[in-house]
Amino acid sequence: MKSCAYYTYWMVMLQWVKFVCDEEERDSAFMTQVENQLEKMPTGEAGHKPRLRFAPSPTGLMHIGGFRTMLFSWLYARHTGGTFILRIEDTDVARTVEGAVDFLLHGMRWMDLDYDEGPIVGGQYGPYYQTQRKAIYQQYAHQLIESGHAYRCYCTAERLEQLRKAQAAQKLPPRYDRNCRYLTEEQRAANEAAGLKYVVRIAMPLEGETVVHDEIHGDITFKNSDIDDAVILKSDGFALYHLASIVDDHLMGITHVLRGDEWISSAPRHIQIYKALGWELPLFYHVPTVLGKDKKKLSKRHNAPSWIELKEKGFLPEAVFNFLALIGWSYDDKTELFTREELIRVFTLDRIGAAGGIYDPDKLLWMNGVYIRQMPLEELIERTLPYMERPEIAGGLPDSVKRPLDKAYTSRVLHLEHERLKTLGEAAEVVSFFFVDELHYDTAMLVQKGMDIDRTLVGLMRARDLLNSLEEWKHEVMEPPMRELAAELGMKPGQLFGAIRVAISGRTATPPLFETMEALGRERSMARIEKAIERLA
RNA sequence: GCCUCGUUCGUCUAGUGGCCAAGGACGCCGCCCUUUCAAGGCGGAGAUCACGGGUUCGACUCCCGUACGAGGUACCA
Repeated sequence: MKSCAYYTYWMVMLQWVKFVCDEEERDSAFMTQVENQLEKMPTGEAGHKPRLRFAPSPTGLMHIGGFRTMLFSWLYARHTGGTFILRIEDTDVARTVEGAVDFLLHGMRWMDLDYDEGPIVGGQYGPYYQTQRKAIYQQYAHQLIESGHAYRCYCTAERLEQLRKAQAAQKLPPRYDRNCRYLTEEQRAANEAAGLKYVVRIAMPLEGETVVHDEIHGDITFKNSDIDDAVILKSDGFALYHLASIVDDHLMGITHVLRGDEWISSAPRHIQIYKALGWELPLFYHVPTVLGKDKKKLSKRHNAPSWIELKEKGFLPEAVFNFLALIGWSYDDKTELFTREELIRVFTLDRIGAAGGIYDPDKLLWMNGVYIRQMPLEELIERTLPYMERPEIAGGLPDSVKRPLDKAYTSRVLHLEHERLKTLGEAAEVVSFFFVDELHYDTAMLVQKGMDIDRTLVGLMRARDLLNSLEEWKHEVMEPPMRELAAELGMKPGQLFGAIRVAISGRTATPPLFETMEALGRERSMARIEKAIERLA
């Protein structure tokens, strides 16, 4: 039910996305915080370019935590000139959400993260959907059975369930009791003859230790007796992550496995499978998870936006890109604004930390503002227009405002708002008074601090007359005489200007008054002042 | 419960034995600028480096415990 609601939600968003954004190039060369000297290309082992993969499962909408982890792999692949592979781990058919891959692909496109091998583009090591590699996993599962590293388990779900209950009652760790590992040949044959369904389980060594060499955490040692015989092939013939990912990583020549640190606990199992198959281990990097404000793992239910929500709010992909790179990774003690090129140049795996980081929306907001301010005005307009033109209900200007917007006019408006914007999405709300015909505000707002109705009325009328007498409608022409007027009337500039501000905008906060009036236009400004006078009279 | 990981300002983090009576950034507060709101400038509060033991001439940095947090403990990934 929930997933259904989600599905509907983002299908709608998806349409909007296509409408709003044709991904254009944006590699403006601004913000160069990184000095050029520190760069040497990676010391790649001769000839062996790194191959990294991101392997999401399409069981839902990936949130930005997933993107962060993908970003690390992508960045490193690009840094080294290696290969970045996208592999879809869709072995859990029941949980697969239709459209999830599309959603992911769109998100990657939005963030400008490309991949060298994967869905659609293919590659030499395909297919890149695990459901299409079913036979491969089965082959290796059988190989493992043959070599005695795995076995068929005929236990029913009911038996397993009872087992777990019994163990719980005795306060024992829930663990498969390896019943089928010790079946006699006769029993096995009987089960086969009876046509019993079976799963394949890995036969973990009963004693000894497995040490996981992790490039971030160092060596992590597990007692083999603590690890149970996990299922690696389901009764429906599909592999589980434990088998599929290892087979694929090996067959696809993955050199660096970056994955969330929630995988640490199953790493020993994976290592045993590598060993059993006689394969060389890749380098493991268990990267810290991105946590929510409550320090819990990020989930979409919960405090974790997906890329589409960020996009919808008007966050810039390049800002999100920059921001995400800084969760769990840092360059040094002060640099944090990076262009994507700089990030690629500077990103190394050894600077990934071990502790989980919390996603801080406030800092993202700030960084987005920085990127907006750095952006040339023309670009700001191009990119903001779609947000303003979207339907009112989606956050655009009131529907009464005719689309498409006049570009020249919008440009003048946005120029004033440029350094005030934190997101593209808030533009509509903030500038709507420039576009609507009718202003709605409480008349009392006209009366400034220390003023009364009569004085406000006088101020407004005198301002009207003065403004009307001006030859040119330019802010530098308006300001000096208006200041004089305020002085003459014994008002503070803010008292006079404040009243006019409300009169022309219906707001208490706008860009500088006279520039605002200039952009608004003479007709419109004067009509609004007139209207305010009527209201007070 | 068991296994594992993690722990530097509220948050992101710098720090790999002396350069740290811990630096930067967001946020917060104040001042300046100022017609409002921003932006910008300046300044401030904010971390006994989770705690306790070691090791060492010297520990935020190494070791061991403890606490707390997180992850795992599925025919999920």
